[in-house]
Amino acid sequence: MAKDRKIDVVILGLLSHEDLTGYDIKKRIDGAINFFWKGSFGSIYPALSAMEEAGQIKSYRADDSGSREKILYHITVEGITVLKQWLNEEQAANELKYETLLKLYFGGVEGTETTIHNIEIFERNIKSELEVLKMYEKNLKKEQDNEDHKYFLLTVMFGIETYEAYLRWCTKAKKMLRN
Amino acid sequence: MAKDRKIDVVILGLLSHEDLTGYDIKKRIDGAINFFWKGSFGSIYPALSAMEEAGQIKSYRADDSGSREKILYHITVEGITVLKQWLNEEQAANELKYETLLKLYFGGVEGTETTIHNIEIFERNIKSELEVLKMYEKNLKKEQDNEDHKYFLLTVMFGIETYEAYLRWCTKAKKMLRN
DNA sequence: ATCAGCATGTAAGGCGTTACATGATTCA
DNA sequence: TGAATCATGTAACGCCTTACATGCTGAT
Repeated sequence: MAKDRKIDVVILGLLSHEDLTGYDIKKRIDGAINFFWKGSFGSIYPALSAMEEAGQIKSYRADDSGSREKILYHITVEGITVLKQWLNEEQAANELKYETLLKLYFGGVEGTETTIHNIEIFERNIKSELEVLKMYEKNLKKEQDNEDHKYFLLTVMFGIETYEAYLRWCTKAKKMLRN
Repeated sequence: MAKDRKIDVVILGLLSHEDLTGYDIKKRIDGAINFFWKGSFGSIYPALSAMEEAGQIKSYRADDSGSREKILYHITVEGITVLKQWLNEEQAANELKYETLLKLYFGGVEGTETTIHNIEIFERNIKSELEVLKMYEKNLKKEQDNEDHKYFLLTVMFGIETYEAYLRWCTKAKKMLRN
């Protein structure tokens, strides 16, 4: 795997469950993965080429001849090895990059009003994202028999726990700023 | 400000409190800001040059002639305007990029053992970072009379609330995986 | 007929990291 | 004397986003 191109393992992970097109992969990433990882077409398609070159995945045309051109990818044994290697690496880059916190940190420049306003924008966004996560949670809990769904559910639960903490903090912070 | 170079506002924010060298700025970023924003010398020094060119900051030599070369930066009126503009922008890019969650999402490939191990690595790291934040909190609470410290304290409180939520989730997740 | 969504890609350019390069000072 | 820290920068390189380019299909 290219040293720092983490999109590779996202792709390998998704392909370990089922064969997908680049377009499908993008849709998957925009779904339940979206809150902790992103990916654009401009990163996915070049990665697919490079990974096929490296023998980790294998492309084939969809054989339902009626439809338009569609390139499906299948993970190879080599690809599974790379995926497993990554899963067993000790270090994991966890990165929080919150512009809202940056604005808060420098809130003294503009004062209470602006800062509270910024917190409220954040609060609104988190509330709406939380609803999406709760919907995912509901759907996943229905199918707990599926082994993989257990893992998906855990990430969703992480998001819910975190976002609820954010909202508690919003309330506290606004109170503190208003004295 | 360069369209997406957010390091600019970090620098402007820091310089709005006091004049600093590039080296000082790096140290500040590595401190309490570190958990929600990062910055390297390779991004700071070029940004300082560009921002001086743009008239947002002004450099001068430290006049204690005995010491080595040291370039201090001072924020200009123009710089303060840019900073305030940014503080009043409605959108803020908040991004979570957690490789641990990615590993969790694809945990089914390796199974329970590996997944729990990865959660435990995460848990350890969060615990030690939480301690650092609690130390910051303690120090900041001592000086609540300082207006700016109130804002710093709020970001630290955000971190503590969040990290404690992470730890609760870790316990829950491990329990769920062990059935 | 038209628009949203399906589907694949390329190109330009920005941002940022890591590593390198250099040298002074301070403290043990 | 040697190591850590102070201090400033450059160079190479990689990753990723945004925008562009193209065209089909299905639904209203």
